[in-house]
Amino acid sequence: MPRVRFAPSPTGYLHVGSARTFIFNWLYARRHNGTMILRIDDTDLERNTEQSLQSIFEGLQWLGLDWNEQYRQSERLDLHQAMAQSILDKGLAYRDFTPASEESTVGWLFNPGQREISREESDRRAAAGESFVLRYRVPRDTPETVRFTDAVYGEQSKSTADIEDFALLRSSGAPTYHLASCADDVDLRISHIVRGQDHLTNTFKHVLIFQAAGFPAPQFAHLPLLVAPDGAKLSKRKHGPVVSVTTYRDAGFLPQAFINFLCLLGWSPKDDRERMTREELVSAFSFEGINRSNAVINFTEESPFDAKSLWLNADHIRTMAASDLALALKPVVEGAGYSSERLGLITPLIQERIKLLKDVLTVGDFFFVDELAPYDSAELIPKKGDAAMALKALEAAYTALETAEFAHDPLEAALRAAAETVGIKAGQLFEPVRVAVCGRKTAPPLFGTLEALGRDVCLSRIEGAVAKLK
RNA sequence: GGCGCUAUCGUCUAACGGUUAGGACGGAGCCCUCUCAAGGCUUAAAUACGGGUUCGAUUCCCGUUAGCGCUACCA
Repeated sequence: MPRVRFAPSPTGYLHVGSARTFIFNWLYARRHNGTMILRIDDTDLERNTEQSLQSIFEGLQWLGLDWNEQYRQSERLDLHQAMAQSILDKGLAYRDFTPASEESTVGWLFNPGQREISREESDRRAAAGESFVLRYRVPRDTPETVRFTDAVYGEQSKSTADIEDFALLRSSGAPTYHLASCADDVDLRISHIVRGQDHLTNTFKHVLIFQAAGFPAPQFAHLPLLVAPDGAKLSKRKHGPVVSVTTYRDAGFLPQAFINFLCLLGWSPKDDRERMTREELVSAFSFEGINRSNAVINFTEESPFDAKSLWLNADHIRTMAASDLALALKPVVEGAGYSSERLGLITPLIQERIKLLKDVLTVGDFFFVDELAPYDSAELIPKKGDAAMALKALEAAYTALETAEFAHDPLEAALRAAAETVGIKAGQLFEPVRVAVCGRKTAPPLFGTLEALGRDVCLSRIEGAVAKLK
């Protein structure tokens, strides 16, 4: 049974790239009946914030992603210390007493003179309270090749001649990311490390740590990065709120559509499927489907969301049950201060016309407002018609609607009949009526709209239109 | 700079030596139609470059170029 982990450091909001990493881990765990672990990598005390942690939980909760076990690295410092100690005892690490201000600028691999300090002297100086950084003693005399196999990137190797004596413990005694991460991966019996490709080269250091500690390394699967259209990795400072998961939630993405979109970035089911349910994703997921080049998430200043994410969201919206959609729309409508009472009638009318949940407020505003936004009376004039025709159409429609049964088919019959009696084309009658009740030319299908609006609203809006024309 | 990784339409991707290089989004056009959508059909659009290997390279190897990542007592 695989055991995988998502290990965010709480130093910002939940990033879309992090969300994707979580999802891939989660899919793998689900696919193989494994265990999903959330581990908060908070060893950098200075940069962690509680707010960030909340934002991570908030994002994951919105996405409906769960986990089986949860840990916090800052509560496991003893474990990290123990691993550091064991590596030191094996002679595979050494204390570096170089003050931070005097770090060597010439040799980047290690600070001169420190590797040679005897264990006795090192112990004595440490006991005397001299501060030090514990560094991994990377083999120097005869370079070795560090190897591992990545499930995505294949065989990887790097010479120890190109790996610096990296830190395991800071002068504060706190473990570095590399040490804490490996110690916890061992202790939590992580079987597969699935993380961003930015860790690919770090992995050589991790392999060294696992070796030194005497444990087999987990399997690795690195994920291609998500980058901005300019090729740079997504950053809030540079690219704005599009990098935060909550932005997508607030804009009206459906969690399952957003997950679907993220999965298609850097992974493919290898067939032509695009729209997939969570279950389909779980059963199709494999490391073989992950590709190796960075994926651009496309957005611009004007349209902040990738066109494909919008299309996928719209597709999920129009294929879900109208009742479920109404439920999803309810908080959006109520949040804008409107009544959600007639949503049952309205939802089917806008279902295939909105891309984002919040579009209900623009596409369907006229369903909710008491007073229509002002519009130009010229809008009321039908194609190949004039004001007189518009007036005639509206008056005929008014009369018809006074008595018609307010349901789709009867409404259509009544209006078509009305058009015929006054001798204008049905389409030419529908146009002014649509503008009169919706306040604009493009709107959902007319008869359903009239039905959802109800007789009183329709009649008074037509009355208002007639007044505008006179 | 050193090391590592990557390179197919604008974007996301398929093609694990032999295809007219496929699909999707977006674009263009047509159809359907009470407007808008949705849907259907059609269309433009790609193997970074140069060498090999091979009967045959998008696919394997080398180089160039470009991009990204790592190079912290951040993760």
